[in-house]
This record gives sequence, C-alpha cells and structure tokens, in this order.
Amino acid sequence: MARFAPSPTGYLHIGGARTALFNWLFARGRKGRFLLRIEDTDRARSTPEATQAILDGLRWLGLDWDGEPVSQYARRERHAEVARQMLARGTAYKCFSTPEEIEAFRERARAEGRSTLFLSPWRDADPATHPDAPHVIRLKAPRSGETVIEDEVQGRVTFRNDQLDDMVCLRSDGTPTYMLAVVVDDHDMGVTHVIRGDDHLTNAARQAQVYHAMGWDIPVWAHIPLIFGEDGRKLSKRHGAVGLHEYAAMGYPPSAIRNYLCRLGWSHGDDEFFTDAQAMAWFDLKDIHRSPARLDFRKLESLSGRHIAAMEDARLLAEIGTYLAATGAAPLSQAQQSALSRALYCLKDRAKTFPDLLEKARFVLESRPVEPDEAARRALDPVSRGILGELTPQLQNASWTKEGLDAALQAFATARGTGFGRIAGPLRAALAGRMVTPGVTDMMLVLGREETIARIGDALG
RNA sequence: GGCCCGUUCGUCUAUCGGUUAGGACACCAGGUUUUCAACCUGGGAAGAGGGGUUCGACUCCCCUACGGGCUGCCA
Repeated sequence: MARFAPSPTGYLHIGGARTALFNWLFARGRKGRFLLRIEDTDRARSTPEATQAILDGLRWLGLDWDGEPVSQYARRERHAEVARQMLARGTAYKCFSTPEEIEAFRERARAEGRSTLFLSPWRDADPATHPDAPHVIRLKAPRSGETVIEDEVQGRVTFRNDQLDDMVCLRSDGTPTYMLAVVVDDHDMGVTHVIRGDDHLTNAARQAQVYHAMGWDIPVWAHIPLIFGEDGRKLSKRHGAVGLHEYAAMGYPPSAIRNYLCRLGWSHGDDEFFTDAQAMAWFDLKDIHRSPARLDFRKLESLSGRHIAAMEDARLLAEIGTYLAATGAAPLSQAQQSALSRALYCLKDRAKTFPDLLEKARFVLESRPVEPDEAARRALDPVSRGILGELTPQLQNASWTKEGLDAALQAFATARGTGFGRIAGPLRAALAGRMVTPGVTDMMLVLGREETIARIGDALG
C-alpha cells in the first residue's frame, strides 16, 4: 500500500509527478493499492484550485489512484484525538510557552552560538501548575540515545536524539501539524510503504518517534532525491518548465514523460525505452539512486519521438486532441481528424513532439489554396514553376501508388537530366507550403491525384 | 552554526574489490538521402581533491571541497 501526499499550494511539480510515479509503479507492480491524500492542513496556503490542478495533472500523466482522495484537514478531529491519547500515555505534554518566548529563546541561542533547538520548560511540569492559557501539545521525545531510520534508498541513517526537539503536534488552535497528521493518516490508511522526497528524511526521524509514542508499526521508508534543473541547481520557477501542465503544453506524450521521469534516479541495467508494464515489473526501491538527477530536455525529446512513433493511431489522435486543448488551440475538425489519421503513417516516426508532428502535417490539415511560407516561396521560383508545369501531365497518367509515383517522378527527373531533389523541393512547396514535410510521394498519396494536381495548379498561379 | 544526505563522460546511468570503466541522449566527422525525422560507420568524452585499508580500489574507511536537506504553532 503506497500513497502520494501532495500539499495543494500550487500546480503539480515535475518532481512531485516523479514521486507519484514511483509510488504508482511500486504499488501497481505488486498488485498493491495506490492512495491519494491531500495535505491541506495549512489553511492559509491550501486552495481547491490547487487540489484540482494536482488531480488533473495525475490524470493527464495516467496515474490512477484507488478510492477517493483523502483530505487531511477533514481528519483533524482524529489527529487531535491521537494527540490526547499521547498525552494520556505520557508521551506528549502541554506546553504553555508563547511564540514570543520561543523566539526570544532562539534569538539568544543564536547570539550565543548555542543550539536553537527549543527546550520547553513545561516538559516535566506538574499538571497542577498548568495555567488556564492557550497551549500546544508537544511530543515528549527521548532526550538521549538515538533514533535510527532504516531507509530503502538511504540505508541506515542515525540521528542523535539530542539533535531532535520536542516538536509541536497540536497547535494552540487545536489543529494538527503536518508531523502528527502524516503519521496518523499513514497509519490509519494502512500505508505500508512511504516513498517521498528526501527533504523528509530528517522528518522521518521525528515521525518515527510519534510511531513509537503510539506503539504503532513503522512503515517502510524510501526517501528519494529531488530533481534538479539543467544547471544542477534545485528546480525553481526560473528554470522554465517546473509544472507538469507545462510539459503537456509542450506536446510531450504522457507515456514519454512517464518513461523519462522513471529513468531519473532509477535504472534497470541499460534499459532506456520501455513500457509501463515493463517499468512495473522492473521497478524496485533498491534500484533508486541516492544522488539527485538533472533534467535533460534533449533526452526527453528523444524518448518522446520514440513514444510517438510507437503509439497506436487512435491513441495518438486522442492525445493530439488533449495537447491542443492544453494549449488553448482550436480542436481539429472531423475532416481534419480523418485526413490526419490517413497521414499518420508517414508522420509519426518523424516527429519528436505533437507540435512538431502538427507542423509537418500542415499539408493535410490546410485546405486550398495553401499559403506558402517564406522558404516555400523561394522554392517556387520561375524555373521551378516551369518544372512543375511540365510534371503535371505526367501525373495525370501516373499510377497513384507509392511505387507508381516514385517511378514516375524518377523517370521525369531522369528525362530532364536533374536530380530528384530539384523536383522534390518545388513539389514540397506547392503541396505543403512548407519545406519541412513528409516525403513527397507520401504526401501525394495522402492527398490524392485530384488535390495534388490542383495544388500544383495553385502554385503555378 | 548544528545534524543528515549526496559527488562516474556535457546529461541520465552500468559497475556491486580485479573491466581496454559499458550503454543511452547530446556533440563531432563521414555515409545514405528528397527537406525533416530515421538509419549506418567512426570519434572525442568520466571515477571532485587528499589520505588510508588491501596483493589490488570508482567500489570500503577518514578528511577537505562543493551541492542539497532539516533545524517553524509550513508541508
């Protein structure tokens, strides 16, 4: 039983997406359950829009979860109940120190170069001396010895208990902190494997103390390194694309993102290009690396091209539709869709992304008269138009098959004593209005004899 | 400051004490060619630095440097 537990304070981050992916692969590969929990205990920063964005992002990535997403905030009564139980068990205590007092303590500690860990004077106070005042509930953490984390990725990590303070479990307003809530929820939800970012590694030690305080079993932990930007710095807004939605808008297929993200910080020998089924079969926590990986768009692009080439036509068409919607572009008409699907065979293995594919598909998406771009205009100089003029009658009689057209074009080139390229260029310009397109005979095949000759006619003006 | 984690080609990585340190992406040169993509051939490219341990270290230990995390009544 694995889970993904994002806090809804923004869009789904590419690093968060990989964490979700690892959990999903791990759970699905072992016939386990994959749960979703929204960590919305910070009311000031959590928004429903962000929750929606995260759900949308996971759906787009193709990561399905079991059951309804759990709201952590909705479980606040349960968290408070556990805090009271800890109080009753003597593993937690009420602390009446005010934020001002604590801040003053830290100020002094910093000035004197001492540890800023706050040691509450209320830890061992007699309840009879408790004032009737606002208070928090703190964990009564062990002061000596050490807390050991057995981590599937990081190995055995040891923390000295005197480096860990008595963290707040229940705030003075009665709401739980993340540290308490995450433990209670993981326990109640039956989460057996916690796979999350290594920014939580130190927290794991504190959380282990809560598990101990309640006498609960500790889950298997796997703290995975963060993803860095191309410059090796930690990912931030200035790196450009950090939100998953931006990758959707750039026209990468979700399968390629899954494949790419999976290979970031995890490997299975020399395998680079693989399916979800293979990833699920191969994925194991022990193969996750301990060092952070950088994003490399070149590699993503290469993988993207291979996934597009390998995709079934129907699926490709559907995903192009999703891509168009993500960018706010107009959807393809019924006619454009069927024309595009006829052309996919000569398009899918030469495109790296959806916009790349769409650009090369212009010849079949545009209707007459096609508007040539600058390069195409240059290719339609008078001499070239003359060639096209001579070619037209040959096309009237050519057999309209791949072989027939190749033969006809070849024969025409030979008869004129020119190279094939001298003919292909102008043809490309006339048929597509672009100079980067699929092969000319493929375009002619897709367009048909009538349309082909009509477009050449348009170009001859 | 304290504690914790990390460091193999430009990038992602293989290696799990004995290898000419392998692969992929990217790059360079050549080939194929009808533009793009693809493809073929070849090439350059790495163990952060310093100490140990060992017959032998990329691999184990220590130190340093650099990067990152935690150190909140944020998550």
